[in-house]
Amino acid sequence: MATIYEVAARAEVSPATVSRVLNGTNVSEDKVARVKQAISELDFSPNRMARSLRRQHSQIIALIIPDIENPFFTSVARGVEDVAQAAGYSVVLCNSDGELSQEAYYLDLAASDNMAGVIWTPASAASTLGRFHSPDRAVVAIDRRPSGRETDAVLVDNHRAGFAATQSLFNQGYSRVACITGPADVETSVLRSEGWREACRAHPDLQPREDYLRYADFRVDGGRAALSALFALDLAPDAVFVANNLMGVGVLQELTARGITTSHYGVAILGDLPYFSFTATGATVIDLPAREIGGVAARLLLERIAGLTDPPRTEVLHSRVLPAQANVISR
Amino acid sequence: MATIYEVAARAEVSPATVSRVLNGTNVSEDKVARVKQAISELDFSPNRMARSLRRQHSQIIALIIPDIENPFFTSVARGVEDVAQAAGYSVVLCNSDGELSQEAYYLDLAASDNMAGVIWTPASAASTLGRFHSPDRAVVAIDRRPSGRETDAVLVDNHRAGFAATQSLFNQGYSRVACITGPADVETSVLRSEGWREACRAHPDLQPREDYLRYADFRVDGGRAALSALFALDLAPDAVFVANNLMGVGVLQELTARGITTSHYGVAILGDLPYFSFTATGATVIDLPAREIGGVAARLLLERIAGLTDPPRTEVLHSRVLPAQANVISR
DNA sequence: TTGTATGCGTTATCAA
DNA sequence: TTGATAACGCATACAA
Repeated sequence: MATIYEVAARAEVSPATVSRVLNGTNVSEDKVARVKQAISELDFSPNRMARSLRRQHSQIIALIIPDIENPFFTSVARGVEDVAQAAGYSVVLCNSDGELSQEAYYLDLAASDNMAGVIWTPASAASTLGRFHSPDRAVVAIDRRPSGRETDAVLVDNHRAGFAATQSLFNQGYSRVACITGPADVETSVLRSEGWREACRAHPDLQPREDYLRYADFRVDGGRAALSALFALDLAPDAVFVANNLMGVGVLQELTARGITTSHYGVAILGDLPYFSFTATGATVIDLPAREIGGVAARLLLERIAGLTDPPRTEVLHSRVLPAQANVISR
Repeated sequence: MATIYEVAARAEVSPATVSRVLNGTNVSEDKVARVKQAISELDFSPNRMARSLRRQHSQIIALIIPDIENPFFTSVARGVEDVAQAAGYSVVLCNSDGELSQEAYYLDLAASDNMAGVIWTPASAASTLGRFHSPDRAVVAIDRRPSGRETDAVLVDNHRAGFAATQSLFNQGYSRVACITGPADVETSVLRSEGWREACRAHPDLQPREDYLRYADFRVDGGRAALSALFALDLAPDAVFVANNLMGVGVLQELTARGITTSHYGVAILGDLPYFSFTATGATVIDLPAREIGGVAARLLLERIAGLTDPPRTEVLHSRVLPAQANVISR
């Protein structure tokens, strides 16, 4: 790869002038032309390592998510990518697996790599930014908030979504509605189950039963096990609000295994799976604007990178209840 | 962030010695101890920009895929990530959207960023490595081969998979089996449809009808449209082999729209969707070992990065026919 | 074994 | 407007 020295030699100017052309500062027209000519002849493009070293920050954004195989997060990633790339930044996708150690590793990486900023879903409420913590580093939290430092955040209306999902089950005629939510130390879990609780309270002749509330792990098997436990109760629920998409899959699996259909058992799932639509599960789905979340997060981050010093901002995006799908495909 | 100079000062050694400790060369035990002490006290970690600039290559691997929202590729990514990270490399996920321009942009990025290597799924048979083309650059192709330069490749047994899928439809009693495959200029598409063709030939009283072969785009809508076109034929097929997962979704959608069930219309899909299993589509699915593909690709790449100069290698992994799923969930 | 000094390819400072 | 030159933080050739 050519360097600016070779370009300079060819254009018969100094390396400094080449750099100025590259960065768009005061250079006379004829020299600009000569330099551009030389650049294209040599097929030169600036070495990003050297540039980053000198500038003290790179054009890379780290996106730390807990599960790359969860479609919700890949859609978020897509949203981030679209916005970031348009601004000349590239995105490194980092999979924390929901573990604090992995998360710390990637935050470390972001720091020692002088990355431009970090967009992350903190693994738990105990997550901290570690060495990436610094006033002039750009950070945006997605879906959940970290403890410790105040940062920009992009959230969904978790409480309202939990409320709406539960209510839709009541509207469908179910009365004993249980709730399967995520880990108790994750803010998102708690808010969603609070929504469920409130919807139960709002129901005239019903009080929320605490043994109808189950904490699981936001994963398929956890959701399945939780439903199984609910069936073991004296008075089993006749419907369930599930607080994320993957646990929803587990619930549907368990129902299948028991030979129960969604026409007889109410299921409302918070969070879509792409390609869900064609399968006609009969579940009510509360759609989260994943891609939009990513886009907004990227926008906030870019503003911080550009030097914005306003106090931390929080954007709350809205979920949307999709009608329960008809069972069309299968017989 | 601390530098090796600060560490050196604190440990009362020279910067060079600190560097040697970092890179594991000859340093006396006591100095090693002092340096390590200083490193941990200062919470030092080496600046990767500087290191990469000096070493002339970074610890980053680019993974270029055509669709981040296709679960097949996220599983591949997961496999790559696991292996790469264990070796101290991080992975940048790049979305080419199947477009040559995007692909070229990312290859350029990889070059100007001195990335350690590239694992990619070429957008089409016309794809080239561009400026990343260089004898000492590590490259592994996944799923398809690029034109031009010979590189290591990790493929699946496309032809055999297409054959097996088609055959399973015959075994289920269908006789007029069509094929919906991907773009004609993508090697994978062609091989899969060849498998279909051969299976048809092998069938005693049947010749492959060329109007039963449709080229689409590996996307949901394309699959749907192709099936629609097949239905418009004089003698419409009674079963279809679909050459990738997303087009499979499209096919199932179209069937749904027409009120046709998979008990009356045979569907075999090459490529799984995670969480397909719980939905009971009635389709036969040919599972591709996505995660393993990623892992093997990463292993090959790491060997190249380490300096292996053997001629290009090709690893072929095997697909697996899963039994058609029963229709359990819905009524 | 250890230290000094140089360069990796940029950008920014300072003079001209 | 331009050019020479000094960093950025590290790894290594060479000297000691």
